[in-house]
Amino acid sequence: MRRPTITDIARRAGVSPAAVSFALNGRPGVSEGTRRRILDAADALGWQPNTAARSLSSAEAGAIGLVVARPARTLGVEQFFMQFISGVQAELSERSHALLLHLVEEVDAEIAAYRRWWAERRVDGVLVVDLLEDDPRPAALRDLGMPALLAGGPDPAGVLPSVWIDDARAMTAVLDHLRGLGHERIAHVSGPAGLLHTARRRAAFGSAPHGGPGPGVAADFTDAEGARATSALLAAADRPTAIVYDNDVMAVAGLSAARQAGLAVPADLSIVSWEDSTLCRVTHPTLTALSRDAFRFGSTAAARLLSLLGPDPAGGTADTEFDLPALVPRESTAPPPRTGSVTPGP
Amino acid sequence: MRRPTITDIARRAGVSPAAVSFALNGRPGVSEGTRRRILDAADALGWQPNTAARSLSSAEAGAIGLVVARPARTLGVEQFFMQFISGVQAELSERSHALLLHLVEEVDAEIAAYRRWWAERRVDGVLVVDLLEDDPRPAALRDLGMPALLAGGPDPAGVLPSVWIDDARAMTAVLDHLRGLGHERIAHVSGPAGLLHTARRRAAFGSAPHGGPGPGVAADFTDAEGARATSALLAAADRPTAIVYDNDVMAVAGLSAARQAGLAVPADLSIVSWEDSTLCRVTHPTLTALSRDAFRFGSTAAARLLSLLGPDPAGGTADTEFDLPALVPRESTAPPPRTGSVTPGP
DNA sequence: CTGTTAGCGCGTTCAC
DNA sequence: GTGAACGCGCTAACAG
Repeated sequence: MRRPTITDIARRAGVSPAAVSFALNGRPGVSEGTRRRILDAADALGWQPNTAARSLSSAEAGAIGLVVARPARTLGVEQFFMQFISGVQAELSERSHALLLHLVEEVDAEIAAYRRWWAERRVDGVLVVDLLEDDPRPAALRDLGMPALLAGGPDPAGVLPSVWIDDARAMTAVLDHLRGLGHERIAHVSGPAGLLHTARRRAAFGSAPHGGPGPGVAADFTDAEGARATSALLAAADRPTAIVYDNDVMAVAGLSAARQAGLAVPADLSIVSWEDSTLCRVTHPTLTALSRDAFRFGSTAAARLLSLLGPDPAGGTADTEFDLPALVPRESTAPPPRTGSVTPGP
Repeated sequence: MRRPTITDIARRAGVSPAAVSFALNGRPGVSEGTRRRILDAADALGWQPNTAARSLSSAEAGAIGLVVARPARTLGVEQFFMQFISGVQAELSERSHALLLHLVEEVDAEIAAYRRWWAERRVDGVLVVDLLEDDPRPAALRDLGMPALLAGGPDPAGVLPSVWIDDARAMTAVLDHLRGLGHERIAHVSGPAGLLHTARRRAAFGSAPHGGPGPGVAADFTDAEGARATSALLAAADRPTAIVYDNDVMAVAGLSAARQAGLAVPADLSIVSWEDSTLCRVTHPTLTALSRDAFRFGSTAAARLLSLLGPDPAGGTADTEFDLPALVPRESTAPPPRTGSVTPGP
């Protein structure tokens, strides 16, 4: 039993294949009665369009791609990611598009994947995440002529349109929260310097009103580095009373490091995680975190990309701002210790 | 500048399109010299096959699909998953196949996705994960005639071939470890009863030599349930001295619950997590866990599926056993308390 | 053997 | 509302 084709439907409905195509695509050229007969026939046969054939003539793949280049496998980010992908899916399914996912180790491999996908017409466009400073991807995609949308931050080069989150304003919100509690010596343990959003957060942290609130150190999102950075910060003479971590894994590691340094959280040290996840809720104390709606972020990005693919690129290369992350106060933030300088534990 | 086609190459090399096709596919019918000219021309033009056209005539999509139906978003599983997908990718890239990923909420939606993908010829086959008891997917896939491989456990219905992990033997290894330390009252906090591998673990736990070692309770992989189950177990008169959790999130929650019950881990209670992740390494104490090589599991499954798609389904419907999970001893397991019955804390 | 012609696969679209 | 060509690569049949 062969899969039914348009010709089969045509035969069954007693019309030409062309009429069937018109009817199925809901366009004028067939009478209402005929349209009904055709649709009924298609239904009876259980017809579904063959994507390959459709792609061939429409020159559209009906799919979009997502490549993730992540050497460091960080926990919370993965949770963020799965939800992000879920959101992307939700939007794509709605519009009958598929998602091609590719995981690679480096940006070069990512560009190679784009090149292949585009050459083979596997996808109509791609979502780009984790932009780096001096990232080669925007230019590469422009050169390929491949539609792309940046999910995460405006493209400094102004090449790719984006759906972005205002990291600077979020940082301000975090600092306001901590200052509101009375903190003055606040530190920031950021992600790798190469990442653009890290750079943005660092900049916002450093240029906060009244001058930078305290030291900022770069780490690599892993628990080991988070612990190391924390120990270093706490060993300083003028140690911070609050630390902001760029992800949940480092925040949890920082919590452990503080405990080992004999400090209580939040009594002696407040902790904020820039990523909310299960991790932040299973620790003791639970961690105050910045929470983003990853699902909606994904669906928004996908919707924006699809609109770019249409005939009338609504909005053109305009950037779309996404919600500011919400600060979710939990047990890890409290006023700083009364005494100006608490002596560290043994 | 149109994308180059076979005809373009033919023109450039001064031969017919057919000759080009033969040359590009490395099959006999063209002389060595001509083949070189053709390949050079193709190279010069930067030709790449158009997947749509190729799919249309070969009736192959050059892609495989993976649908994940996961209402509960559990943390560690996601880490496992990303690595699993990475492994799948690695294998697929090797063989020029793409991966279509789809995230849904329920098994019904998953079957719908299979139906659509297959009808549209979007994929050549699928990887199926998280088999349930009385799972409708194997039969549905068989009815569709869609090649599929089960990643996770042998199909009880014997319909789908699989790459499986011996949960029963792993459970025995865990119990041996705990008994070796001197534990006699061991409990098991499992995942949802509907999951097949949960059922297998429960069965293995219950039928351990010398009778079941202790109580088994079902939870749903969330921290809330893990804590609840733990509190219930620890409140019993004859409380266990060791608990095995079916995932890392519940194990961590159990750790907290034990602490709140006034019990020290591992002095009063030993904990084992059936899933290794960052989570198991950032807690205090760190958690003894069962670790699986998710990446290799993914690549093995993908390789097996691809071999099923070939003309000579090597191995046919045979099941392939994957490595036994390795028990990684950490700080959360130790001999049980000396006194026959330690009084619970306040 | 080397290479060509013709037609297929399936849905879309243009001219009549 | 129809017939026919098209998109692009594959391949059976055929000619040199």
